[in-house]
Amino acid sequence: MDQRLDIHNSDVPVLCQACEVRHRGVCGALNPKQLIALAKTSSRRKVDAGAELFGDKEPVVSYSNILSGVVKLTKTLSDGREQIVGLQFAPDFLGRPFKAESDVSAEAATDVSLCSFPKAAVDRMMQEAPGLEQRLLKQTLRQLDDARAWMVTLGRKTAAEKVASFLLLIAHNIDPTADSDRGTTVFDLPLTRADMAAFLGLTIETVSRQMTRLRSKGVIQIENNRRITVDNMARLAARSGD
Amino acid sequence: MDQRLDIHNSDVPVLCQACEVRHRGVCGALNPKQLIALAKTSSRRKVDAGAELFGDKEPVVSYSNILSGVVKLTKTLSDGREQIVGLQFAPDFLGRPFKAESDVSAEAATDVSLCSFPKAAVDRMMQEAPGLEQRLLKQTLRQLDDARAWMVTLGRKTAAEKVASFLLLIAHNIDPTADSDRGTTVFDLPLTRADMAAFLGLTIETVSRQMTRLRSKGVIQIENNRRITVDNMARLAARSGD
DNA sequence: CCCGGACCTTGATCTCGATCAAATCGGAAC
DNA sequence: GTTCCGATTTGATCGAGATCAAGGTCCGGG
Repeated sequence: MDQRLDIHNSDVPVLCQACEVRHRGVCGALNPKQLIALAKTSSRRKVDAGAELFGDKEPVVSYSNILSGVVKLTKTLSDGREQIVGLQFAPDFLGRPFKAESDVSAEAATDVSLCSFPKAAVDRMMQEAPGLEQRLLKQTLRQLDDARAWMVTLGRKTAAEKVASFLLLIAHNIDPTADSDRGTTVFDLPLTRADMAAFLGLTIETVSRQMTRLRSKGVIQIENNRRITVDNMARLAARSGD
Repeated sequence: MDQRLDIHNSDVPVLCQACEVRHRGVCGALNPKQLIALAKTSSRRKVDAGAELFGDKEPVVSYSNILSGVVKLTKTLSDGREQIVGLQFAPDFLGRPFKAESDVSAEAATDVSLCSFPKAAVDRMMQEAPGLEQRLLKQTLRQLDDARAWMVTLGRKTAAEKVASFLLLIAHNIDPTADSDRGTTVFDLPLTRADMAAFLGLTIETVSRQMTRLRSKGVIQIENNRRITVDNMARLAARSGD
C-alpha cells in the first residue's frame, strides 16, 4: 500500500531516473524513500582503463554499482605472480560487506562508469531493507557459482579449452542473447592478452598461440586484436571441455 | 523483550539442546519459537565416507548443517575430469538457496553427521528471520573469499606450493588455534591422495611425490598416510607461496 | 595368520605449457 | 605520412608435472 503510493508519486532522485541499472542493480530493491536517502550520498564517476579502484588490504570506505565497463578482481602472491579471480560487469555491486578491507584489488579492465555510495550508508540500509540484503545474497551466490565453475577451468582444462571457455564467458556477458543455436556473434574483448593470461592461469605467449590456433581453424576471426567474430558458437563451445 | 523472555523459558527443542553447532551454525540466528518450528521438520543423520549427499543437476529438496566431518563439493567435466571446488566443515550450511538444483555434487569425504531441513521450511523462514538471511550472506561471502584464494593456488602455484597450501588449509580448519608462532601441530587428513589431487588440480603421483619431499626435508611427519605432524608451521607456511 | 583389495609410493619417460628471444603489428603523437 | 612504443605474434628450447608401469603398505575379513 505504502509501496503502491510511493511508486506513483514519482520522486525518484534525478540521479537515479536516468540510471542504466536502476532496476537490475541492487538499488532495484529499494523504495523511492530509501532511494532518495541513498542518492543524497552517492556519486557517479568514470574511471579509465587500467585505473585501480581499490587495493588489497586497503580499508574500503565505499561500495559501487558498475554502470558500464568491466572490472577485474586480482590477487597477487608475494613474489608478484598475479591471478585474476573474478570479472565484474554491469550491473554488479562492488564491495565486501562485513569486512573493513578487501582481500582482492579491483582494477578497471576497460573504461568504467560507477555509482559509488559511502559504505556506512549502505550498511545501515541493509538492516532496514531486507530486500537489499536478499539481492546481495543472490549476487554473492551467483559469484560463488561462477568462481567454482572457473576453478574447474583453472585446475583441469588444457590451454586450448581455457581460451575457448574464456571467449564463451565474454560472449555471454557482453551479448546475453549469444547462444549456440544462433549464428554469428561479434564482440570486443574487454581484456588484453596479458589480462587473459592472468585470468586463465597461463602465459601471454600461450594465450596468443591458442588464439592464433582458433583463428587458423576458422573457429573465430580476429580484427585489431580486440574484435572477435564467432561464426558458430557451438563449434567454440565444443572446444571448451565442458 | 520478547527475545529476553524466550531465552528464559528454555523450550529449546531437545534435538537442538545437544546440538554441536547450535550457536555457531545458521540456527544461531533463530529465536526459540523459530527453532521449534524448524526442529519439527528437521532430522539428524550420519553418512559414511564416500557417500554422495546430492548430485550435480539433481533437484535438491533439503538443506543441511554439517555437525561433524568434511564434505567435498565437486564438479566433473563431460569426459570425467574432476575438480573439487570446495571443502565444507562443521558448522557450515549445505545447500544453494534460490535455485532448485545445485551445479555441484556433494560427497562425504570423511564420516559426516548432518542435520537436515526441508528446503521449503528454511526458504519460508528466511523471509521472516532477517538474521538467518544475514548469516547465510556472511557464510556465502566467506566461501567466495575462500574460492578466490584457492583460484590463485590453482592458477599460479607450483605443485610443491599447492600441497603446502593444502596442509595449511586443513591444519587451520581442523585446529583453528594452529598458528605459525606455535610449535607442533598434529591432525588427520580428511582426504585421500586422490581427493587431494582433485582439489589441487594435480595427479595422485605428483601429490604423493610432494608429500614425500616435505617429509624428507623434515617439514612434516607422516603416520599411516593420514596422520600428519607439523613441527614448525612457519616452515610449512614459507613453502606455500603466499 | 594369511589373503585380497584399496591406497600409496617410486621410477622411467613423455608432453604441454613455460621460458627465452626476436620479429611484427597497431595506434597515438607529431 | 613517419616515428615510436607498447602489445602481440612467432620461433626455439627447456622443464615441471603428466602418464605409464611396477611395487609396496595398510587394514579388514576369513
